[in-house]
Amino acid sequence: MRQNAEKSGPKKPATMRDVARHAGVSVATVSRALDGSSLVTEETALVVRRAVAKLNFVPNISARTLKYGQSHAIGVIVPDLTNPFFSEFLREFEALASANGQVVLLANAEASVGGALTSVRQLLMRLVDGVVVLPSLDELEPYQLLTLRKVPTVAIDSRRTGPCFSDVSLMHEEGMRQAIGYLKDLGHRKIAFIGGSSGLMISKLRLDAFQASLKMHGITVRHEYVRYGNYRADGGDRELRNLMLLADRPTAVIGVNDLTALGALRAARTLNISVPNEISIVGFDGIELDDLVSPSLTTMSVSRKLIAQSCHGALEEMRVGRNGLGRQLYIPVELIVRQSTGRPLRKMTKSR
Amino acid sequence: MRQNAEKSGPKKPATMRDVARHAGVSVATVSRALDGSSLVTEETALVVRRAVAKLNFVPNISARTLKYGQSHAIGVIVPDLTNPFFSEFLREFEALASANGQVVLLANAEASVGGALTSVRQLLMRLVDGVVVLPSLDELEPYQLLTLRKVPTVAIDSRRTGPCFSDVSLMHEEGMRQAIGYLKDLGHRKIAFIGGSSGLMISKLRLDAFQASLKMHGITVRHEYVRYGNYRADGGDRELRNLMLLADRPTAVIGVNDLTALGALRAARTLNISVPNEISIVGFDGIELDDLVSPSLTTMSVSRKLIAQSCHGALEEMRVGRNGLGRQLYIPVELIVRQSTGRPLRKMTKSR
DNA sequence: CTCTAAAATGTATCCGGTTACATGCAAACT
DNA sequence: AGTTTGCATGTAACCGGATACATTTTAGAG
Repeated sequence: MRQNAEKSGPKKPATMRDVARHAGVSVATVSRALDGSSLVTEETALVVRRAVAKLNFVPNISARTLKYGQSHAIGVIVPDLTNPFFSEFLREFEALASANGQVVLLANAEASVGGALTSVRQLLMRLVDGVVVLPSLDELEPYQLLTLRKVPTVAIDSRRTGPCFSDVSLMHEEGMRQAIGYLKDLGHRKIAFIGGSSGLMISKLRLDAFQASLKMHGITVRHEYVRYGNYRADGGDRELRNLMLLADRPTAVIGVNDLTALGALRAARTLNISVPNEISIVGFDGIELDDLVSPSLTTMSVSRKLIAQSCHGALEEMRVGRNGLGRQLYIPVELIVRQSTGRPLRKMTKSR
Repeated sequence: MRQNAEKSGPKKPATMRDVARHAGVSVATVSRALDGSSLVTEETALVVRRAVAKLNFVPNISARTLKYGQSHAIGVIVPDLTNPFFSEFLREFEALASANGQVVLLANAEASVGGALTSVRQLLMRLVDGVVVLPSLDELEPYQLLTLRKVPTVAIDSRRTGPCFSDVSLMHEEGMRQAIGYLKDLGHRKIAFIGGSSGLMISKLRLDAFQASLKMHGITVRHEYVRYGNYRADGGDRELRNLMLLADRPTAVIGVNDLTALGALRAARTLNISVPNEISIVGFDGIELDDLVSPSLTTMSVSRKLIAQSCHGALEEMRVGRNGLGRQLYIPVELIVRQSTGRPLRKMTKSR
């Protein structure tokens, strides 16, 4: 009793029946005592709780999941954890989930072949209560599988809703209008855009918003000012260099996300092109890094916390009231002006 | 048959028995057919696979977990996802896990009271195959619980091993020796250190290494040159300002991690203190950002991939061969010299 | 054509927590 | 005393996949 409360090695975790035996009651009583809620003598409950403590009993969630068909786990499909936008989102979302007694199952979408589909299948096997799809996938199959199973799903920027499928979209159009209006007011007319890989939804949405906003402000859209990066800094770096090779250089450039813009910023620095005098740079996301670089990055910021809350809320709503259709939510975008933008230098340029 | 292969809404996912019925065989046959391995006619297997496809059957992992007591899930306890060091690690680790058919269960350690303990309990309930503890927790209780359950665990920089408990440590001492040797060669004698919150293991280890290395190089340790931040940029920013208030300023400062150093870099920029002329700054981690700022950050870099591989390897080793003791692994640290370090300005200073 | 061995398939049970239903037992009322 | 009410507890079945063991089918040998 002194040195080894349990005999030898507790290889197998204690089960409820072990607790029941130890407490001299039945499993049902143990279960009820642990629920706290129901009808068990305080006395009995105490005995049970003591047995639980002594045996270090931890309930086996699989058994519960098996019975109820839900695991209190939420799958999150992330394209690239390295992107601060996603990791910042994940932190917020995880906090919400764990406050709700749910755990987060991480699934990567970058795995080679059929990555997303495999991830989705993994999540389905584990009977997740819901799924968050962070990049909007272009493939439809993973979505269909989720819908078929009626697993509450929320996607970011998919601009699509359906049964058990909600969407949380950023107001790109609004943000882009602000940003371009701001640049125009500063005197910019030659504004370029560095997107992500051309196919992806998010890049397309932001590019569309970019072009629409230019038109709205009466600025001509020039195809040579539209480039495609990769959502990472090196893509932004590369494409800014390409833009600088043009005879008629843009005076401002907008990145599809902050990493792209930060890459562009670095390229400008390396090329000894002054920011914002020779070129203004604007990002999109509002990651914490923006304020760590010099000049700090002007960006269209969107609250990660709000996105996370919206996603979690939408999932819960679909989960509890299994009433078919999902929701379409919009998240505001706010232009944050920092040091990477300013008036363009008035120097001789071909008037086009 | 045309418009609705399954009648009405497939509320409940198809089970193996559904597949068996549909294929006109028994559950055992279905199970074997899906294993592929065993003794089933190719013909039968085909019928089964067709039924699986038609019913969109996905096995229920909980049932398997219940039977075997292992879930093919690995818990990762992270202190702050926002720190690129952790998110970069997580990306690498997730890739390894998913290549091994495991999923990653995210657990945060920042949750208010008893955060880590609650997280650990959650993971135990889910019968994780292993746990990675990223920050070395100072509390012992969570560890004890894991050890009691014989869940393979690997911690970073805990410098402690035991039954079912491995450690992966960075070679701080080695890195610090390199860094300080390098700074000394440049002519620095007044070197400061900005740690994290004073109590935490990782800060303590690096501070100890810092002080030991200074001594080794015959440089006196000055207590006013040791400050405590918070592992984030704002802490580094704040503490660099404090250091600059000293009458006898240091000429170089080493951050406990890169975020701290980047914060210090920003503070120097804001204060119009030239880096590296007036102050050299060195970080620790080697995050991708280091190259995005200007001047780019000199740092003691450690391969996230190698850490992830070591962690995963150690877990697997403990899992398959349940042979008691864990391992102690060391990860090399490499000094990467960039623009934030250089010779100190030779100007009049109080000779102390 | 029969018998036997091997191959293919079926049946039933286990894993552990929950809960409908059954049982027990005491106080309260007729 | 007998009976009802109601609370406390026990018993057993269920969830779904795996598998030891039982049973059937098939093939090959005599």
